[in-house]
Amino acid sequence: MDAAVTAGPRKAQQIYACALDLLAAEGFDNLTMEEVARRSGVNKTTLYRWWPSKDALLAAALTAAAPLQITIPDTGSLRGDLTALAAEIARLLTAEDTAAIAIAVLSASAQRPELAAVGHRFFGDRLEHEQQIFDRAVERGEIGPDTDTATVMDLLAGALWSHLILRGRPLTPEYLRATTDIVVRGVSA
Amino acid sequence: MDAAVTAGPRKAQQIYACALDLLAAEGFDNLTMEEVARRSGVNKTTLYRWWPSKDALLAAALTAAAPLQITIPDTGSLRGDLTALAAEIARLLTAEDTAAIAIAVLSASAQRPELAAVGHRFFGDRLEHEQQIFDRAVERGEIGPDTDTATVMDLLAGALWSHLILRGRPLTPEYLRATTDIVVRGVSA
Amino acid sequence: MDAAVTAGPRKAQQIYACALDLLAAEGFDNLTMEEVARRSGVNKTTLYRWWPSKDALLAAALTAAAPLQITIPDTGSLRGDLTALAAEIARLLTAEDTAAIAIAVLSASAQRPELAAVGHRFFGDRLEHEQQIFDRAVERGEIGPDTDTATVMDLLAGALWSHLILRGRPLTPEYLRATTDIVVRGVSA
Amino acid sequence: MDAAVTAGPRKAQQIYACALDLLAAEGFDNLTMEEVARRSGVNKTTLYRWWPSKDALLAAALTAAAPLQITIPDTGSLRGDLTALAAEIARLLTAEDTAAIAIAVLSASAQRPELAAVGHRFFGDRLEHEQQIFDRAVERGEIGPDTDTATVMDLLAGALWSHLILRGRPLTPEYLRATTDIVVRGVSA
DNA sequence: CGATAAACGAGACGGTACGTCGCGTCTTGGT
DNA sequence: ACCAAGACGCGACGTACCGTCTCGTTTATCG
Repeated sequence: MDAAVTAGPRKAQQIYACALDLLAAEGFDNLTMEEVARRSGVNKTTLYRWWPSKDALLAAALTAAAPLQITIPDTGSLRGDLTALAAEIARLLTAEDTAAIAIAVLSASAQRPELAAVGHRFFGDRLEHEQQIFDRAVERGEIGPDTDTATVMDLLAGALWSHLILRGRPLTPEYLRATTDIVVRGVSA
Repeated sequence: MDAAVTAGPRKAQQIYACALDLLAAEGFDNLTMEEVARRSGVNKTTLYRWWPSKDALLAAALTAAAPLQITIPDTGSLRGDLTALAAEIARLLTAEDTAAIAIAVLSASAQRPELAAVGHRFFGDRLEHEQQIFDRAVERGEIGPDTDTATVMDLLAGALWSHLILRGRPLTPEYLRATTDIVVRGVSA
Repeated sequence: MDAAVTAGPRKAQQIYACALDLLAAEGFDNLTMEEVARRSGVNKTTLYRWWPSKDALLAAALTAAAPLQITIPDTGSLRGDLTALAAEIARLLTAEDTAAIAIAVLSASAQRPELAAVGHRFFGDRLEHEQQIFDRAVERGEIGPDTDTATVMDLLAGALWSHLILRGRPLTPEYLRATTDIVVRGVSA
Repeated sequence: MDAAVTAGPRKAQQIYACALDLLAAEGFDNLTMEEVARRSGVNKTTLYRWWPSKDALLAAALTAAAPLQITIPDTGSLRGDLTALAAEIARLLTAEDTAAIAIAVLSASAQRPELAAVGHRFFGDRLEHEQQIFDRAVERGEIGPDTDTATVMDLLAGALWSHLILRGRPLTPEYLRATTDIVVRGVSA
């Protein structure tokens, strides 16, 4: 039906790919529109015709390419699910191919509204899926029905972010376990 | 007996003050060396004579002026202490005079090693004081002796950061309470 | 059909004019790219986009605007022609509108290859026309056919340059006459 | 008697030497006061205490060290003397140890009054000695008694300068001979 | 021999211009 | 009539020397 909702230039895919490659390779600040244009074989004018700024282009690229994905586990227990989720988040923040992008976009959130919106959408999308974990835990009677999914995820993801980025310390398996333990105990019925 | 070794230019204090003012007012990216120089009545050359980069200057300014301070509460219970601490962190991240600086320096941590070092030092310094809270809680028998202070603070502070910055949601009293509740329950003996 | 290939910025003419004005007014050393840019209503970036250096810009300006021109006399005798030529050179080196430029470019020749090239071209172009004077003198039998035009012009122009610039003495009519006399006698058959 | 008329700093000799070395090695424009100070083990302040400018320092260095000297020949004939003199001038303008200095100071003459004064003094001093050549030639009856020495030297030296610097052509023995021939014939009785 | 004044070392400083970079806009010529 | 190609204005970058300045520390002369 909708042939292409994708409002954008013909080489949008190349542009997105180049932008994300550069983001991963050079970091947010060293990514330049001129280099994106050069690499994707497009004129800078074209870039600005479709996206008003570097932020907007990156936001579009991140949204379209969705390079950051998390699989929602189903291990049969809340503890198992949250442990798996923590490992997944840790992977996102440290794996070679995703760390640079994840850190770039999330740390830009604080200063760049457009990228923050991407981050918010990312977290919002995830929340829907994460909700399943908690729904199942409620069914199993592991937690009460009024446990707030977002708050729990804030604790879990925030702790990892704080440890890795704000404190600059490594995300060891022990750390993941200790963190998950506290959270699980904290919400258990 | 000489008061200070003060490695730095004669107008270091003005420079630091202007730099932090600009940081708060304009954000990290819109802070320019030329404007710092202009405002502090110093030549750009002098800035570069003493600090090799914007990051280094800001790191020095943040270290010297220490605009971010937290008071460590002592309410008689772990729950009370952590609630107060959460409120204190929330204040730092939202109060008019500190939010911009705190967010700027913390979000820059991910991309700027020199500022990250300032952040790490900030967290390290705090940790020593926060340890008291947990020592007292252990004495009272509220928590086990092997509870890791840093991990708990990661959970608490990380959740606030995630909620406010990564999710873009407000830090309401309810949210602070819910978060603290989970953490306190999670570590309680 | 297009009038000019004009490799150069759109306001090339203004730029050239301003550059030469400044050269005449301020001298070579006090001519700054920023002032050229400012006066010609162009950004400094544009200057550097087209010319890699001050020398290159001035070389282009001098070549394009050709502010230094000499008319080749034809008085019917070698003595008359050389006298007129000497007067013409003296005019170039002393007249208000040309002296500053002539002296600037010629004295820069010794240190600035790019300007030297302009000077060489200037002398080369002139030589072709000056050759006529000597061809006519050979026809009239005033001088031998193997007289070297460049050498004679070196003597004449060099003497004026030496007197005015190296010795710092004025170019009086008597001096011009004395110089021409020696040269004419020196080459006469 | 004159303990030291030398108004100047204690290390004046080193300073002069370094200045001339740098002048020869780097050219006029690339010679910096800071480098002269550094090399001669003197503080920049000392330089400015004694000489108000780069030009003044170089003028003093050139005057004190007198690195450019010409020997006045006595071959028994005007032609021989002028030939020798031309060779001497050519040497000054091309020999490795003197060319850079000679060209630097002479070409600066046009723009730098203080260096021009040095040049004028150099030419004036020489003129006294060159006068001898012409006095002898008058005695021998080779030239008339009213021949102007300065004018003849202007022709000779100016031609070499013009050829080498303004035209950028080499000073070959043939060129020196041709030039001298014309001048000698031009002034012969 | 010790006071005293000149000369000096050290180097921070304000200032001007440099040449460069990337942004985001504007102009233009070819299809 | 459109739109790519790219010239352009703009602002900041980080650097190089300039010439000035203050402040102690030598030196060397003279009382």
